[in-house]
Order: sequence, then structure tokens, then C-alpha cells
Amino acid sequence: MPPYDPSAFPPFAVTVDLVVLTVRHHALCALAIRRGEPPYQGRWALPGGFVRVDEDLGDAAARELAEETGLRAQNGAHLEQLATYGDPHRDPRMRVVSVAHLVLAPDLPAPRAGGDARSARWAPVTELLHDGAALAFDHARILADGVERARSKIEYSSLATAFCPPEFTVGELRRVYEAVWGVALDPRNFHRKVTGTPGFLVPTGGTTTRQGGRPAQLFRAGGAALLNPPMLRPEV
Amino acid sequence: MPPYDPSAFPPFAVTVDLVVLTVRHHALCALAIRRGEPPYQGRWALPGGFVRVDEDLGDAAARELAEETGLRAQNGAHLEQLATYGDPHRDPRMRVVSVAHLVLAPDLPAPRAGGDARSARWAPVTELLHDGAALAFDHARILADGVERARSKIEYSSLATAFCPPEFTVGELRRVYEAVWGVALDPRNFHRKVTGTPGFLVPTGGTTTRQGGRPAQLFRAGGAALLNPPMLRPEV
DNA sequence: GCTGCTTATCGTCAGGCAGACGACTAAGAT
DNA sequence: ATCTTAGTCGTCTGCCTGACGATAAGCAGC
Repeated sequence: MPPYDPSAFPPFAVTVDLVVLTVRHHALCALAIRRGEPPYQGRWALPGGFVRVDEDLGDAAARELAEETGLRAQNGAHLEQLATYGDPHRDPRMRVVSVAHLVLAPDLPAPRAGGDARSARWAPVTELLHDGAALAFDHARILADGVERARSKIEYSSLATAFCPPEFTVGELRRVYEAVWGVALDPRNFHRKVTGTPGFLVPTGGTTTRQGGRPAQLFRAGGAALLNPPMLRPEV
Repeated sequence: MPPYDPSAFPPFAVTVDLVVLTVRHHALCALAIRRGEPPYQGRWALPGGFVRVDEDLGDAAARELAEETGLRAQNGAHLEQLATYGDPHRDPRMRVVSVAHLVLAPDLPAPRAGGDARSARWAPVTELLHDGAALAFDHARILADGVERARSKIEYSSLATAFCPPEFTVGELRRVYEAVWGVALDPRNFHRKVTGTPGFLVPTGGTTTRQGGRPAQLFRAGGAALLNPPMLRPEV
């Protein structure tokens, strides 16, 4: 079979960008990389990089994630494709189409800087999104889309557990919901809901007092992927 | 600012593929194009084409949609990005990344064939998906993802009205849900739900008997985009 | 040990919504 | 005239949620 005539279509660069979210100190945070070279030198950006010739998109995202954070997607973190951004002028140098991916990770040690980046950090998403000039390229838009995806997805799936360590308490899970949604939830109704949903949580038998107060039961994530009926996000 | 060194990244072809869904004769149907050239010559495929150099992804999808069906996205039809598919071997000729889009359209006259296609038709999605060899490339996967997106999205949004003509009855809207979900719904509970959700439907004042039986009120889609609480899909 | 503070967990109650289904309405078909 | 078809209004029951009282079991400080 003859290959395409290379002049018959325009060539694109294809990258993956990562919205890596975690919950630290009661706040939803995203991984940001300080750019070491133009354009947007010195500005914060989402981690990412070129897709390789023989690499699938999800593989490229997993590779970038490992390079930037040491996280492996199997290791508790959740990785999914978010959306693709291809405005002709989103990168001033050339035509770049970016396939953004969303990662939900438990609280991690301080990130290590990657290749061409001067530094990396966990930044509260409110800070990154409110300072309109904070993020390079169209990354504010990508981050906002990722945050919105995470906010809606923990309503009807068990993905909030991806923000938790392997074993966690109901209170810790509740604080994840509170940080991601930015609301306060009633601890008693939340406890009833999550323990009453079959397959969401399985008790490990252990307890912990690492949050202070009365000892709390420890749980692992159950097999159920979808919550039915969903967790209801309070109005406003 | 210097442009990238073109040898520093691999070039990709970027295309848009369209999952165009409609409801005809009580069945969920997708637009399929018969391929006029290799690879997969003579097989059915989703409509699509290359993204142009100066064109955003959504614009490319809208252009392809207009070329294949004459539909304009403003004109009742709904267009949204679905997902991006970039397996290195999804096209045997070269590295192609396809940004799939989902279109929900009202029942249309028979489609007209596009440029390199021998013919086009509305095919029931069950037929396209059950015959494993029916669709070219990875289009069966893309179609399945699009159908699943449509099925879940009409639960919590008012998008089912995109399958209806500008004015429609409650019964016609119910038949849309039944066709997309493949279930039977109770007409009385459905009527109570949709007419009781503020902003979902606005009566036009007219009535029609085009479905037979007692005259039914005509409605237009209201402004509300989200249904809260959602329409519940029956189990199984 | 006792007090107070923290967090966890159990229970109760009222309101809202969905599923099941009866009853009635109003057109066309035979 | 009767049947058939589809639309519309009500009723009842059970489940789930939100609001919130009450109790349990750790820790810190006195």
C-alpha cells in the first residue's frame, strides 16, 4: 500500500499535557512546572511533552507522569484522557495539538523537577486559576477543564479514593470531597452514604487516630467503579 | 523567537472523525460512509477528514459535518468533542491522530455522499457494533464511545432535545430516550418528570396529532442545560 | 483521674422524588 | 358506535437525603 503523499496534509506536533491533581492541606492542588525556556520563560505551566513516534497517547501520558513525579498509574493514581486542544495559535512557534490527560493522585512528597523545567511544585488550583496570567499557553483553560471533570466525576464514581492513600478513613475521604468541591459536608450523612453504598468501601479491620479524636475505621477502595445513586453535591 | 527544529519531534497527521447520531424509526442510528479507496476499501467508516493548517479542531469538525450532511451545528444539532485516538498502528499508512467529535442531530433526510465516499447511510448502531468487521480502522471503538457518551449525557442534561425537531411532543421526546437507552419508559412518570423540571421544556401553545391518538402539546427546548435531579435510566 | 476538645459513629424524623399503576381524555380507524 | 391509540392527571408507597440530637473513644492539660 502506498504511503500518503506527505504534501497532502499538514504536519502537526502532538503533545500530551497533564493535569495532575491532589489534595494537600485541605486544598485541591495541581502540579505546575516552571518553564526554563521561551516562550513563556519563567512562567508556570502544566507538565507535558511530545508524543513519540511509536507511542500511544495514554502511554505517553503515563511516561510523562513517571518522569515528572515518579508516579506509576497502576500505583493508586488514576489516569484518563481529558480533552484535546488544537487552536492554531495556542503555541506561537508552530502548530501543536495537545492531548490533555487528567491524573488524580494521593498526597505526594514534594515533586522533583523534570528535564527542561527549573522547578516544580504543588499549587492550589484557586491560586493558579485566579491569577489570570499565571499559566503559560492555554493551560489555565486546560486546568479548569480538568478540575471541572474531577469535580463532576467524584459525584457518580468512586474516583475520590484515588486521592487517598491505600488505607483511609471515612473522614479522610470526606475531606477529599470537601476540598475538591469547596464545600462543607455533614459528617454523619456522609458516613451513612459511603458506608451504605455496596462495593464502595471495604473495611480492613484496622483503626487509626492519625486525624485525632476517636479512633476511626480504616477502609480500602471497593471494586465498585460507579456510585448509584450518586453522591450529591450541595447547591452553590 | 526561533521555530522548533523540525527534526526534534515526529510529525503527525491530525484528523477529525464524526460520530453523528440520530433517532430514526425508533432506533439509534449513526452516519456511516462507504470507503472508496484503500485501506478498508468498500468498508463502512465514520465520516471525517484532515484538519487544515489554520483551523481549530471544533471548526474542522463543523466543516466536515456540513460537507457530509449539510447540517450546521447552530441549527439544532449539537456538536462536542468526544475523545482522541492515537494508537500508532490505527492507520496502516502512517501516524494519524484522530480527534473524534460527537454530533446529535434530529432525524434528517437521507444523507448525501461526500467527496471520496461511494455512499453514505444511516445505520442502526446495533448493526454497526455487532458485526465486528463492519467498520474500518478503530471506528467501532470510537462509535461505541460516542454512543456511551450520548447514553449517559441525556441522563443529566437536556441534550435529548437535540434529537428532536424544533417543536416536539413529550411522547416524541420519550421515544428518543427509549431508542437511545433501548428500554421502555412509563409514559406517565416520564411526562411528570419532564414537565415538572423547570427550564427543560417550554410549551409553544400548539398541539399535534402526528403521532396519532389524542392531540399532544408541542414544546420547544427550554434554556436549562442540566437536569437536576437527573433522568434516571432504568436498571439493566 | 478528671475536664474539655476533637473526631467518629449511630439514630431519628420529615420532605422530596421515583416507580407502579388506576382513571380519564380526545383524536382517528373500522 | 365502538375500538384503538396516545396523552394527561392523580394516588400511593418506599427510598433517599438533609437536618440534627446523642453517644463513643481517643488525646492534652491540669
